[in-house]
Amino acid sequence: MSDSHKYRYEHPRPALAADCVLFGFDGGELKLLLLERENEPFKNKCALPGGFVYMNETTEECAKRILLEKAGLKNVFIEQLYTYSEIDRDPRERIVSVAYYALVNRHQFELLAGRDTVRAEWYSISEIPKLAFDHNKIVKAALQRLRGKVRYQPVGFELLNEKFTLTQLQQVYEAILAAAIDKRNFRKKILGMGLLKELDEKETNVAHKAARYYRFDKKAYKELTQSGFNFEL
Amino acid sequence: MSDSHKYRYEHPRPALAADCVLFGFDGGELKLLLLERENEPFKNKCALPGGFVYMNETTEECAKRILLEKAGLKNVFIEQLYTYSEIDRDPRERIVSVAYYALVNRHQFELLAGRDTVRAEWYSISEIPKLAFDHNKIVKAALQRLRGKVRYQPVGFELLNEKFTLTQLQQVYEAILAAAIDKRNFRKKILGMGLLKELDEKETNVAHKAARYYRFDKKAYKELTQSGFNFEL
DNA sequence: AATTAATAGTGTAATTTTTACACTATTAAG
DNA sequence: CTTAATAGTGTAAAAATTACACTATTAATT
Repeated sequence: MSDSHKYRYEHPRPALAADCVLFGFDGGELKLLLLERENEPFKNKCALPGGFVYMNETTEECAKRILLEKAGLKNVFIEQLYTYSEIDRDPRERIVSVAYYALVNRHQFELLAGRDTVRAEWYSISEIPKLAFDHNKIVKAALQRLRGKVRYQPVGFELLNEKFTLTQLQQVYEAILAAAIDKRNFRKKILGMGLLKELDEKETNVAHKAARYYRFDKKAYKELTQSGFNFEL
Repeated sequence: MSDSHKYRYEHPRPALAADCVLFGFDGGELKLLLLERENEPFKNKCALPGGFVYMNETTEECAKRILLEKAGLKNVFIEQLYTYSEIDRDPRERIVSVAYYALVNRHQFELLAGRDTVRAEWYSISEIPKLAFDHNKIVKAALQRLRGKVRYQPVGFELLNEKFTLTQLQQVYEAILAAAIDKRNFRKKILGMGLLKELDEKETNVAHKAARYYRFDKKAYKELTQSGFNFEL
């Protein structure tokens, strides 16, 4: 292209990218979306979805664009994780990456799981392969962050459908924390927060007592947050 | 310079900078170091110490270098806060900034307070002026982070001398949390963590019962951290 | 129609943690 | 020796957390 080498700066600049640690929940397990790399370096290795930051977007907008372009996802819960700037983290050139973690709900999860592109795959977090670049480190940090987050902010809902049962919610918490939780104590606590709205709807077509559906009460959450309430689990 | 416009890239890149929110503790108050800007934009406004990231340093190394160059500080506790990438956060050009927060001990604080350069000044966090760029937002986030951090990691020590009294430590916690703490409960809790080493030394030249000095026991901290212990206050 | 298999849903007592609270001890100065 | 100032200490009440087991309901099976 004749226009190449168009962008000139007085001082050298690292390239700026965003990477996304995308979590889903399926089969009682926390899952992670990984892409298989088509090119060198790390060809055929798995990596986090990522890409360069454009001049007309913030890093968060970039992360969201990547989720849309690489996974077809919109409206995902996303939060900044950490910025990685080790000089040799990419063998090609200096790339500083702002990492985000994101949570997809069941609907989004199934969309993705149902695609036939082989390049994107959900991995159980207990079976994450060796990844390209410093991505294992990023995933580890994202998991740690999620584990911390879940203790003081109601974030488990993001991994479920809008309607969910308390057992499903408990399973999400158990998957994130990698620990068993007592059913009665969990319900007491989570209902006591006043963030769940009981629906007049129950499971159907289950070969056991049908569980009631709940949904997250955003309005109550906003009000309680503003009044300084704390959501420790 | 004849070598200008030397650095060319296929795609435009934001400039990358680091900014530091530097906290100190004095007079029972949490303080913040601000520099008065000498140039436009925001000439004569206060701003956080910051600067561009070199190609041979990580963003954290950059933040440390800035603390050395602009405040003469070495060996400060520093931690990444958040990366700010709003497109217009700097009126000159697109600059993405990785913000860090840092804690200086009493020795470092006094060094800085004793300098005669007018450009750097400690401000009480209750009296922070309107700052350049998006720096008020960054400071607010740093305070929030520090308040969260202090609840589950022993970080108050970083703002004191190596030797400190329990009352001093309590004052640090009170300043950070902006809340009064009960003396007996604080002592019970903090001593119960097993992270303080009681010294055979007491205050001198005080017109009241001399308080015992303690120091932070790094070794015990490491061991307890590795064994998965939790340091909630 | 009765039985089975599976999960939903519920309360209480014991334990632990957190909170509230007040006086004596020691130091230097006056 | 008196004063002013802060260090240092324990206990009881309240709140939060934990441990724990049975009945209810649904669809499938017989």
